[in-house]
Amino acid sequence: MHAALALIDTDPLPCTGGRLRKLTRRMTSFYEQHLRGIGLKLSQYSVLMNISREPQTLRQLADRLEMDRTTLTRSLKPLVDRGWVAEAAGDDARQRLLILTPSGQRFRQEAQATWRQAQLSLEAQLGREFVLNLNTQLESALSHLKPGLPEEN
Amino acid sequence: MHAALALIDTDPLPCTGGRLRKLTRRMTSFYEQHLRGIGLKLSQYSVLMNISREPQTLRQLADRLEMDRTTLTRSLKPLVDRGWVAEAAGDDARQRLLILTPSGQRFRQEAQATWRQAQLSLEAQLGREFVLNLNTQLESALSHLKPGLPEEN
DNA sequence: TGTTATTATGTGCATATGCACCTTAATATG
DNA sequence: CATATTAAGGTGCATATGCACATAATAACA
Repeated sequence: MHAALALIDTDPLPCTGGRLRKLTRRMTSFYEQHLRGIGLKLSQYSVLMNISREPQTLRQLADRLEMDRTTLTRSLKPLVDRGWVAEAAGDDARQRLLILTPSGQRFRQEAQATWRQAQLSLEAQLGREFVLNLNTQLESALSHLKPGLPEEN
Repeated sequence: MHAALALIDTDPLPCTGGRLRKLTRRMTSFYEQHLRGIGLKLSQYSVLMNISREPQTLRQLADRLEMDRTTLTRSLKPLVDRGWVAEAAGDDARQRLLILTPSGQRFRQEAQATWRQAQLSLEAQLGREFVLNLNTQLESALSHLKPGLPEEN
């Protein structure tokens, strides 16, 4: 029995946040090696896909992606600059609807095909079962760990 | 049978990277709500703990944390500015050894106690078994998904 | 030993992330 | 209707992340 390695059941477990962050860095890097060819970040891909499914306001998109609203504001900039995303007036004079331009639609298709390669490559490397389990575990964690909601943002 | 929901076994699974990133944002936020009182980021905490265990060079620390070397360079700045981390000469004239100052050592203790509260709070919220399983799954993914190593960094 | 490769680190640039604070428009309420 | 509150959005600031490129010191080797 290795006393130094024993985990007493009142001790905290090793840092979950740290492990998660490390895996996320590695995983993001994995996807972005595939996406690099078309000059897209993984976060930009998820933005593009979401707007493509349905034009929506910044707030709606931020809520869905569960990203900070202001992070999203600035993540959109390169997509707008490249002419893939545009803003249209919403019902409400406060809000601006995010939409894909025609070239944005075309690019989204290309991006999706590239993402698909990345995801399949991940499944080939880790095993489809493993990735399926991981996805399930992540979903489960997301459903149990509620957002902190420090008010507004 | 809902055809629209059926997952054909040649289709890619839903984006693992996206889920991971979302969970990481939420999890980081969770820890940082606890750490906010002492003005520390989760990434800074892991840096502090690692240097505390053993003085080491930037490169060694970057390898251990598996962070980009240049990210780490800049993550260290606020810790150095606050007088918690200092640089000492290494054997090699190229390298600089990162060490904790006495006040850094004291602060590390405080930070560790605060982190401990966060981790235990996480376990209370998700259930210890669940967190244990999640940790295991993350470790497993880390051991299977090798870093991309685009050469140097 | 002189040249070449490797190693440790830094800096510039671009994006990502989140907080505090500000403006404007819509809504609620007395 | 006037005012208070809420909602959508932006900007400034600080840190995080990673790539390309640059410098200095060490190691390897012909």
